[in-house]
Order: sequence, then C-alpha cells, then structure tokens
Amino acid sequence: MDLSDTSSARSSSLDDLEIIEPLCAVFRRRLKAEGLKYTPERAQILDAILSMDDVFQADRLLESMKGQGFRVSRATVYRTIKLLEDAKILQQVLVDSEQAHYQLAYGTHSAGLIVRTDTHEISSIEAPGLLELRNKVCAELGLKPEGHRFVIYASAKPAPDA
Amino acid sequence: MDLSDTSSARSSSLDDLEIIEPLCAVFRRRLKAEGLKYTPERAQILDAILSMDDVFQADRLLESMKGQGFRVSRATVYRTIKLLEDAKILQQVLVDSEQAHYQLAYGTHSAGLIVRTDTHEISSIEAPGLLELRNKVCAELGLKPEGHRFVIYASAKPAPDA
DNA sequence: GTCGGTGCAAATGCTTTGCATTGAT
DNA sequence: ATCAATGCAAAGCATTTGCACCGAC
Repeated sequence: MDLSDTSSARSSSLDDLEIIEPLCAVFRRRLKAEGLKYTPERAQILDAILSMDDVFQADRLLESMKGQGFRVSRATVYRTIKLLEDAKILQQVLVDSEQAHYQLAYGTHSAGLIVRTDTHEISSIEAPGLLELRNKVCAELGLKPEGHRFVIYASAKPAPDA
Repeated sequence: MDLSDTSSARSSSLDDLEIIEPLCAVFRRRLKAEGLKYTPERAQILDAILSMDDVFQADRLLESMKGQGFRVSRATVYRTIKLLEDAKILQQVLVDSEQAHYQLAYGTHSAGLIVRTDTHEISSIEAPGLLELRNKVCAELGLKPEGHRFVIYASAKPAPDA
C-alpha cells in the first residue's frame, strides 16, 4: 500500500492542492487510487483532526471525538492516522519520547517547532535557512536529503524585575 | 533527587570537566552528592556506554553488555540511564517514536543529528548557526531557550549512472 | 456479493515498578 | 548496621493486531 503515489491524472503535490482542494477530497482520491474505501469513520477522523491544535496526539484526538459524540474505536483512529501519514496528509513530529505527535503536512511548515517546557504547548515556527542548511550538510556527505526537523525547547522568561 | 546540581566545591560544568576528569569520576561525584551509591553495576553500565556508538538504545546496550559477559538486569540498565540523564552525562535524542535513543551529553555536540533512512545509522553532525537561530527565534517570542535539536533524514544517493 | 473496514479485546514491545534480597558506605 | 540498589517478574502505556461481523463499492 503506497498512498504517497502522486502519479495519477492530477499529479500536483499536496502543497499545490491545499488551497484549491479540501483535504477530505485529497484523502478520498488517494484512497480510491489504492482501492481503499472512504468510510464515514475516516471522514469524521480527518474532520476532527482539522479542528485540533496544530500538533496533536492520537489519544487526544480520540478523546475529542468522543466528547463530540462520535463513536469511533481507538483502533480505527490509529489505523486512519497511519493512512493519513502514508498519504502525506499528516506527518509525525517528534517532541518527546512518550507519545507520538502529529501535524498536518500541507502548508510546508518549515519543519520547525517550539516546545514550551513549562506549559507543554507546541507550535510551529518559521525558521528560515533550515532547508538550505540541510541540503548543504547532505551534499557534503554525499547523501540525498529526505526530511528534517528542528525543535526548540523554551520556557517563559523569568520576571524582568529585580 | 537532582543530580544536575553543580553547586559543590567544584562547580564547573560538565563541558569543562570532560577532558580533565573521567566521566566515571563525574558520575561518582554526582551520586555521592545525592547520597546515592556508586555500584559495580553502575560503573559497568557507564563503561559499556562509552564503548557504544555515538547514539544508542537501552536495549542494545543491555545486549552488548550481556555479550561481554556482564550480568546486569534490564531494570538496572534503565534505572542507570535515567540517573545518567539526571546527571546530565547522558541525553535523550529523538530519532523516531519507537525507542528512546541516547548519547553522551558532553562535548557540546551541536545538537545536530543525521539519520540514515536506509541503513538506520545515526551520527552527530556539525550544523553551524543553529544556536544563533534558536536564540533569535526565542528572543522574538520572548522565551528563554532551554535546548534545541536538529535532525536530518537522508539516504544514499541513487547510483550516478544512467 | 466482495473485499476491505470496524470494534472489541487480546497482544505487543519498550519501559517502569513492587518486593524480597543483596551490598556499598 | 543501614539504607539504597539489584534482579525478577509483574504492571503500565501507547500502539498494533486477530477475528467475527458490517458496510462501501
């Protein structure tokens, strides 16, 4: 199963489609291309993901869905997340070694994240030059870059008084 | 338990000590400062770590030790790794969401890693400017930087023929 | 009507923990 | 001697999987 295939009639990348085509349509198309089915559960899960924070965890997603009255099983949530990863709609981000975190892959976040060590909030950041740095390093080593990730850990500054 | 305390007689940071003081001495001192014991198992584990690859996993460490005829329990390995992390001798690096990976914290690796997606080899890299980038981003957000990590995923270049 | 999908519960795999015993200081 | 450390086996947790039933195509 390779949902990342882009050699269909519309071969544009996700980046191009995000604005003009809703993600659910992208997903549906990728599924069909693999002979897989676009079920209500999968639609609901993608929908719920769109209403989550930038970076979320599978368990929180399930929790959120249950809170909204959806009846999905944990297994289906995990299975669908995996499908969305395969389809390059979702990507895993490594924040800590506890639970997997995910974020939408469209919009070409510069793969930069800032993790608040005090509040545990996570957000994407603009960190220019990473791509170039990555490519330079890979070129020097004679390797083909596949991806990269930059995570900053930070906390609130101490009160400026005293 | 706070092994990271550096307010003892010798208050220099690990970075200063790495060359002039063997890590086992550092560890021993930090343990003593906390009223903990420097056991043969702990010494052996630290020793085994020094002979591991730059980046290693707890399980591989245990395996390697068993291969060398040491008789440590899995529990002790995990417990000691945690102590070494507390003591800032070891640090966790996030490479994938499967298993935790560790590397020695001394030597001020620039917190850059390259992960081969084909062979799964992991090595540290020099990636200049990351610290500055981190500090700049944090300054803009009014946050205090605590740490950062840059991971590049790459594979062998396809054969240059054809 | 066919496969693939779903939910459930059991299984997995890494890591942690309770407890009785052992050992460093 | 004391109090922490060890080893074992059991427990925990996030995630995955087997299986019987269900439903999208």
